[in-house]
Amino acid sequence: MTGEQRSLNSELWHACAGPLVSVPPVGSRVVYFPQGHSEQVAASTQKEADVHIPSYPSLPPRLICLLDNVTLHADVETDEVYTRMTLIPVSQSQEKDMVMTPEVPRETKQPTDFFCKTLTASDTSTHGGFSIPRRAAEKVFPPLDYSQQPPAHPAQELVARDLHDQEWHFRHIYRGQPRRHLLTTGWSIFVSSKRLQAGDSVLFIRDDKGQLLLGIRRANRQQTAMPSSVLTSDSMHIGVLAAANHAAATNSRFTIFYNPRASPSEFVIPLWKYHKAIYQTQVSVGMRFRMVFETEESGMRRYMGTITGIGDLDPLRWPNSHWRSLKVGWDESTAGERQRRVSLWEIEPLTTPFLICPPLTLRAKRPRPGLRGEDEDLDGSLRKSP
Amino acid sequence: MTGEQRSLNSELWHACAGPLVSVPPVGSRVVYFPQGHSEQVAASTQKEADVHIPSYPSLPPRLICLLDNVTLHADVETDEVYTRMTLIPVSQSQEKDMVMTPEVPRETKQPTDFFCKTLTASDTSTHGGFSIPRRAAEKVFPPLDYSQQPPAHPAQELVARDLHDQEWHFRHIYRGQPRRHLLTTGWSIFVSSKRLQAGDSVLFIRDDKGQLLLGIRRANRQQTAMPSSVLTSDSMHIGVLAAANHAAATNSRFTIFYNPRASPSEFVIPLWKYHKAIYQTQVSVGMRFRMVFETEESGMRRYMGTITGIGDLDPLRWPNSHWRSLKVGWDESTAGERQRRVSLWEIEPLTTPFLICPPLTLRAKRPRPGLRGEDEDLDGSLRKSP
DNA sequence: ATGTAGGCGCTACGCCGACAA
DNA sequence: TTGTCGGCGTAGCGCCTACAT
Repeated sequence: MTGEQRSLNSELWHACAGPLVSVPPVGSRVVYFPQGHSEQVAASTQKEADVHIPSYPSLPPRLICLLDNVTLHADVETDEVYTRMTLIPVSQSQEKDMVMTPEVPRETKQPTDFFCKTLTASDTSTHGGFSIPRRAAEKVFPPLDYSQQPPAHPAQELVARDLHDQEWHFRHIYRGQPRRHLLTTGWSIFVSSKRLQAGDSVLFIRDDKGQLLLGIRRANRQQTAMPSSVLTSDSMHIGVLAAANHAAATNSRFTIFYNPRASPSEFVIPLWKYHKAIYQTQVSVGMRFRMVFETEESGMRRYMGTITGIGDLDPLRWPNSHWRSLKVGWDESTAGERQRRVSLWEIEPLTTPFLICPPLTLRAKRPRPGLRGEDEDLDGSLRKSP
Repeated sequence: MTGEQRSLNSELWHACAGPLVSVPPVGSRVVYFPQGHSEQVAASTQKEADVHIPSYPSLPPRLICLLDNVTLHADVETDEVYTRMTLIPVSQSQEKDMVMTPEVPRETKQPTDFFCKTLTASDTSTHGGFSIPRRAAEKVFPPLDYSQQPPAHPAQELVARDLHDQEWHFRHIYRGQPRRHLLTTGWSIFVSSKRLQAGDSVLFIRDDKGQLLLGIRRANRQQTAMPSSVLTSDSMHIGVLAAANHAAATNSRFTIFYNPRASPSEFVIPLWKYHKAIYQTQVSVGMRFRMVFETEESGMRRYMGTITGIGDLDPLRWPNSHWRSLKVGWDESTAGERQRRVSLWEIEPLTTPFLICPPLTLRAKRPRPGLRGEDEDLDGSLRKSP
């Protein structure tokens, strides 16, 4: 597995990364959490940082940095997306000035003309092709000529480029009873080349110039297992911390990889977002909040929860860190998958609950949606029933 | 790519690792070279250690250690062999005692009933099976019943286990005109599962209990590219050095991976071997020596060379290191592949040339074998003409 | 609207000697 | 002795519709 040199197509990269992943702009101020970086290593190696690794007392739990460079990448073997960021630590004196100059948040938007489908057993079997959801095909593929007389079928050849600029050719046909959109010839080569399995997702984009792009998103269960044959997980944890420590001590730049789909949480946070969360939010035990998660079809959904505790995640190694300092409980019973600890900047506190939740007198009609944590669709890409 | 937990079959592991790879025994004293470890990282990431990485002035260029534990492993994805070694640095006071107590060298032997064949284009194509060299089949496979009357062919089913204890089934048949040994059914599944290409090697062993084992050895050109998506190469170099530095400073154990086929040289050397080379060998510019290399068919061959210089490889970072301190030239013009720098313990100095080289009067019969650097077969596994 | 299965043509996989190096 | 090829039989890939959900 190897990465690439240059930065890849941003639109496609963000589509593969998912709607929640935002990359801070070059030149902006960010907060780097070595603790979170270590968690990414732990997730990749499936081994927590050992107690044996040395401590770096001079390394603070967060470094305010200038984001000197960002490039977007994808693993050549797996197409896993990641970024390479070069950070320059900012000295304390400079740091104070910056509190006064918050930067303007910049939203990273998902492409509009795109769709994402989780592959079924039929899609990935050798028996046939790929069934395209109707609305998806109409939204991103060039229109077919439906005026053909039966038994002739409208069909065309599609060419799409992946993150590595590799071309993939597909035969797109509209047939079957009832009629449907299918990719036939070329599809199985794509599936076997990318080693896709049922549960993985494929996404198509039509960009500004009308060109088709396609990407993949592997199911979460396929853990991105690391080659343990080069470095022990301990050495990796040490490498991450020692590199940050050295950069902080010498005010020199250092480089990290951020792997949005492997890492439990972002550990390079825009400074404005951090400051806003720290200084403008009063949190307390018992407080209720919402937090955004990604849905299966690349959508966004908010879940409701309650703060059950506030305190350091690792008081010995990382005292006074804001990293995952909130213990939380989730309203829904299906919340077994969600983290039990989150950071301040990840949540939306319900400071104005009465503007969001209907008055209690409406209970009969809609049983307390806000408090019960009823889900709320945020974008609704490819909603089933409009 | 992930490794395994327990230590694998030693005989098969060593066959895959090659005849030159020896693993020091648990409990013995070894010398660890952080410089060499860094070279392994550089070979894996294809990036040298950057000038930006911090220096560790307190980390000596070599650490004398107790080899606390060794386990043998193979990458689950690629079957690449590697070892995991746990080392305990020995303090200086203890170190001096050990100079007086050299340990007995222990030879690691290659299995006797084994063969190794480099795959041809025909072996790996989808067109057919695997052609087994005659002597190889007779040496390691159960004998066939050759008494069958034509056109019937003697055949049997072979079952062999790989390093991961996975079973592979093959149909072994003796047919064709002229007659030959072939693996047919089951072979192509093996080739595609292991993603073997022409130039890669396959080896079979019959162990003590008569069970068949098989392993693979990929061609050198297929560089074991690392996933750069987790750690930058700089962080890896730092991690390796910082881990060793911390262990040396605290006299605590540390763990490394040694990857014999990816690493340019062994960087954990038996102490006796190191001492023997340092104290019992007088080297000087112009001195001639021999050095063992691996042949294509898992054999060993000596090449002749001359020492052209002596000095530190990296005088700034690693002064007074013995790592690759000898600059050498090779006799044969085909020596472009061989290292231009070697370490003392890798060579055999020609201190008694007249016991090895025939007298000059024999030139007419054998034209100066020693001085011309004529090759000398050391084991002769599967020699063409006996 | 779309997942799965039966039907079936046809490609290419894989088993066989015939050569030749 | 063994690498490659032309020859074939056949498994399974992959395109189609039918049917169910």
